[in-house]
Amino acid sequence: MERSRFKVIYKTLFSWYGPQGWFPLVELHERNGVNPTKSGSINGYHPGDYSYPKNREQQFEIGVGCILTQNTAWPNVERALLNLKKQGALTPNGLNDLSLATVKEAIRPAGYYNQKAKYLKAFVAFFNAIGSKTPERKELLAVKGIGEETADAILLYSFRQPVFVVDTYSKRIFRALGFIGEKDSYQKIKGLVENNFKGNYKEYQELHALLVEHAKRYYTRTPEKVTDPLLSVVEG
DNA sequence: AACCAGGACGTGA
DNA sequence: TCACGTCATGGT
Repeated sequence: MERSRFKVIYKTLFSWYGPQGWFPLVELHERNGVNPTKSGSINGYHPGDYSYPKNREQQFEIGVGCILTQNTAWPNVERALLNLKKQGALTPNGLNDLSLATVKEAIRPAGYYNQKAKYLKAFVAFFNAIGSKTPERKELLAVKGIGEETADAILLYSFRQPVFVVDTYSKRIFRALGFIGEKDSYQKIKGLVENNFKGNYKEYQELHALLVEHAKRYYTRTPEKVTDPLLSVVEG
């Protein structure tokens, strides 16, 4: 049955890897230092603690991180975030006050800096405009630079909404498990999971982060050299 | 030294 | 609607 399959995946991955503590925050990185288990990566995670974001600034920072990490490795995003914070621009007002050229320079390590700088400017305007309320998905999608995945990631990690984030990693895993087709749409995959998983925001946060962690172990570089242990657990 | 990473947009069929 | 080219740095 569909429903139990996603629950099984969730419980299995959780038993293997434990809570992932997404979404990382630079404040925690500076407090915890470098995590030796994740190469070159900060330790901005907070496993088992679902009380983040604790304030509006952290809420904003997560949104910025979601945009900067588009098709980009997290260590590169970290540098950009730290540069922004150094400029006092990891807050709505701070980033708003920074010139476009300065934003570009600060986020350069994250790649695509010309477009992402504009995306961030558009996001600040949007973030200030919505005040303290949770945005609709449609509204997020109307912001330049925010596509389907980024919209869901922001809803999930910044606004604690129980939505599933479809990314390249979850697609690879679900493809291997035979759950989805080669060119299934984003909405189709999102619907498939949400209609069957039915978890709270904490579970959706973990599910997404766990799938990323799992995919990094079995679906990158030379995946054919490693057999995904999930295959024998779920049995297509 | 290619290849790729927690995608989105603009364009032309 | 959809396939395709473009955007860019840094790790492996």
